[in-house]
Amino acid sequence: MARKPQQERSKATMQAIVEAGFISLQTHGLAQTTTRHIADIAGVGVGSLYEYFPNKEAVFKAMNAHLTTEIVAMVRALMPSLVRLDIRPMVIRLLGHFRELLNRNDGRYLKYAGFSMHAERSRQLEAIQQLLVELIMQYALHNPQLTRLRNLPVMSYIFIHGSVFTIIRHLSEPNPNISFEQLSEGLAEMIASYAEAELAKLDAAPPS
Amino acid sequence: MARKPQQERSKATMQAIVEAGFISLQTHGLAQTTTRHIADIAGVGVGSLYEYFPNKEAVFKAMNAHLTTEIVAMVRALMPSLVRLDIRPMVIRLLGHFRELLNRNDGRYLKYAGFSMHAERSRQLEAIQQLLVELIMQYALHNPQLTRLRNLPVMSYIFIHGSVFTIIRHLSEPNPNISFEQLSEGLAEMIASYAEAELAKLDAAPPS
DNA sequence: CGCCGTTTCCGAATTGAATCCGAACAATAG
DNA sequence: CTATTGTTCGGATTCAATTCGGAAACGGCG
Repeated sequence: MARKPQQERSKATMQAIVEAGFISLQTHGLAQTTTRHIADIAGVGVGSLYEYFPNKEAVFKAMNAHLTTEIVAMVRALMPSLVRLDIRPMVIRLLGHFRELLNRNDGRYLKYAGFSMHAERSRQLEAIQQLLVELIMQYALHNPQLTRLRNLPVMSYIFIHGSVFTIIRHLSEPNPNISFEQLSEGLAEMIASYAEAELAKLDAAPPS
Repeated sequence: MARKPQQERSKATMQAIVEAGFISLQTHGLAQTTTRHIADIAGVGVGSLYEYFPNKEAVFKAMNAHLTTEIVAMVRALMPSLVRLDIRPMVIRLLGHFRELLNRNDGRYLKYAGFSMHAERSRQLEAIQQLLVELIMQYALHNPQLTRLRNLPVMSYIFIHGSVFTIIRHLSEPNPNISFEQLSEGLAEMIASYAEAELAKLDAAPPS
């Protein structure tokens, strides 16, 4: 029943269970990922799993939290350098790191992300969304002309969701007929050309 | 075991089960959508369900096929009128119909789409993707200047996936902080402004 | 209509995974 | 060392998915 670990070993057990979740999902697939399997891989008894997680879903949530944490850390670390780049290289760099992270450990994270996006579980996704909104704000601060864009919230929403889902879907495809490089360049182009076009429009007919 | 219906009444049973699947999902949620529930709602015994579907997943697949069929029919019916519009109104009209379809029956379809996007189940999604590629091709035929765009496949991929996922996610949000109209106009703007910018670029420096 | 082979329907029985629980095993305090 | 609290374990329980054996409805036919 969702106990809080008080000794060191129990923290290790918890961590082992979460990692076992990723491993089981990766090697056996969702259907075969039973509590018994997870516990076996983690090297603990089934009962132990229930000491720290109220149910199987909670294990998935913990996996989600783990992944979210890694993504947030990655973006935060990248942010200072991103804000100094032009839009296209900025987007391409960010997406490249995103891909690298998802592909770690033989795509362990990707496998999870691929079928996780959907579920209710994803209050977590909002954390990432907020972080990316923050990135856009920071970026705008370093590139003040962007602050003239009026519908930044809407377009941010579109760029963020459009990019994230498209990337995850693309990485999950067994044999996509376009390359990751083409895709990320396309996304960068889409975003940059929108911003440029909009700014040009403002210059032509200054806002009232 | 996945019998083929030969009499009329069995066809009705099958249809009732698929519809019950949507209803159960809508009113009781995924977790409560058991075979017994589905059968109860459909007004048949559990055993009957297994006469036509090898397992529960197959019911979901049938739901998916049903929804896909409706979407395809909708787009095909719309296509002749869409190709005559400018990009922005074309996108907005298409998305508007898409929304209307997903919201039918108190969002029965949307609920399903929301958590279905992901799964393996979605060989179906490819049918929609292909249809939209076809729409873009038809559109380009009616607007020949678009055929000059070189990376249409990549950008189509981005526009299609970006739009579909973003729309479904937005419609699924309980209280989004941007309106559907803003969103669809934003998507239209993104697509149109990309096309315009790219064409302008080609005019400035004609392709080698 | 009454009979027969076929199709459809059913729900009790089976199976297996998720979850619960209490005993056994470690750590830590005094 | 003993008491107390934290941790692990795996068998027992519960519940949903699936199977199965036969009942009921159908549709033609004499």
